[in-house]
Amino acid sequence: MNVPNSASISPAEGGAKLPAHEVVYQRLRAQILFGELAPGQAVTIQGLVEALDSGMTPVREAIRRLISDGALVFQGNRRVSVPQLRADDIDELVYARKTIECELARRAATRIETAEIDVLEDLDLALDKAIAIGDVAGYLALNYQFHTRLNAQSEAPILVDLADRLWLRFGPSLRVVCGRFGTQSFPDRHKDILEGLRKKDADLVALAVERDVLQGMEQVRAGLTPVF
Amino acid sequence: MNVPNSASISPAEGGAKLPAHEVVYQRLRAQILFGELAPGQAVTIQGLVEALDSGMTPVREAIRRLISDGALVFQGNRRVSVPQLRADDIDELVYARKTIECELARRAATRIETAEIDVLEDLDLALDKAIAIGDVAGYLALNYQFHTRLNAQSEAPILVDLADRLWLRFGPSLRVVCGRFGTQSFPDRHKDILEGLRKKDADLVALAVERDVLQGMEQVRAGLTPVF
DNA sequence: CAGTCCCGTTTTTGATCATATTCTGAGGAA
DNA sequence: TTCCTCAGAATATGATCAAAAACGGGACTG
Repeated sequence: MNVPNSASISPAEGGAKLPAHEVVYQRLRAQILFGELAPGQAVTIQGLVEALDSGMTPVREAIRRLISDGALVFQGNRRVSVPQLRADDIDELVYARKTIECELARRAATRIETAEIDVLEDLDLALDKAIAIGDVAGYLALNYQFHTRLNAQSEAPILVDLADRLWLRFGPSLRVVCGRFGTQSFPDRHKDILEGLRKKDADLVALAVERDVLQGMEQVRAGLTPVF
Repeated sequence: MNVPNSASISPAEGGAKLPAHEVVYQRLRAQILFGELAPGQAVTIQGLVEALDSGMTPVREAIRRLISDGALVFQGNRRVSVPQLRADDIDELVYARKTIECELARRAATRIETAEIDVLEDLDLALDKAIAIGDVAGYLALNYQFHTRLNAQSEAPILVDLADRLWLRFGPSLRVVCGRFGTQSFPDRHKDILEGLRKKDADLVALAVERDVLQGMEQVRAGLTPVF
């Protein structure tokens, strides 16, 4: 989603070159994506200024971007908070993720190099380990990395952007679900994805991704609490 | 796309209540959408500050939002410009628009009220008139309104958001194409859409929308100039 | 001698901050 | 309960600092 420097992946970057508003955006984005901010939680500018030890302008800009991303919601009265998914939203997310991520997977399957598949396999092994030891934060981060990396192989920047945006919508809720049920309840479809990639079978990959998406979304749906 | 008050549609709003950054965002967005800013054109903060007679902060925030929307691109060296579509982008847009807007149309078909169909029909008549007199700006605005209004009936905010974002991507190029070929080269599929809506035939509506999308995108593709 | 390229200065533009202003929502008084 | 006041947060401004691009003079090459 227009993330010029993915500093989160390659920390050995040139230096403190990237502007403050970019840094703030990245950090806030990660916090939302990996559930450090709970759905419904209020987000204040001044709170972030103190928490991130940054100026006001960068924080403002980061918040605007995240609102546009759908990662935060503007509540009308100058208030901003982390969005709470509703049941209807899940239906939309299921449809959108299925159509977009499956297409991405299809494209990736025809383009991906063997070395990159190995990287994905490593990620998946690390992911298994995170599940085994109940490391929720690690699980979320690795799962996201796995899909992001897979999507990146598609060479379809517009669709990748859409997929990223969708992920931001359910990221916070995913954390809640994992915290409640634990990570072990997610069967791992990634193995099927990797197998399909190695066989260069786009249909197989797309099918595996579809199942992965459906499983994830159904978990979120099941974990949705009525507002109470 | 998180547009609380669509001041562009109802100008007789309560007053100057909405914040400056929102106003700037709306105006810039419209300029991009309806081709007042050409693809490739550079956008400077200070230029907008003068042009819109606004402060720097609102302009900054509006630009951030539009970058996140994909309506502007950050060129790495602090420079911002209107994006230029490439041939590969069209393929992605075709796929994404087809899957998303057809689904929206399907949902709209089951929910729309007769009165709203009449409104759409009026819009379409005005659109015909704009085509007849070669009013490109009017054509673009009405065409956008028609689709936006149709999509809104779907009651699927997340998908609507995605569709809006896609529209922002090809808006500028559409203007270029219209300017070059004129508006008369676009056959009008809206009549089929309206017919399907009246019959409450979701499949028919979806099919008509798909054709409309395809036609529009192929026009854009045909009008794409290699960078030269 | 003309054209081209390089490297310094100049100027434009973006990033950030401190501060003034406006607005919202809560709590107390009638 | 309703209205008024007020604290606190968000919005918006302009100044200041830093960086990148544009410009132009000079040297080098054909």
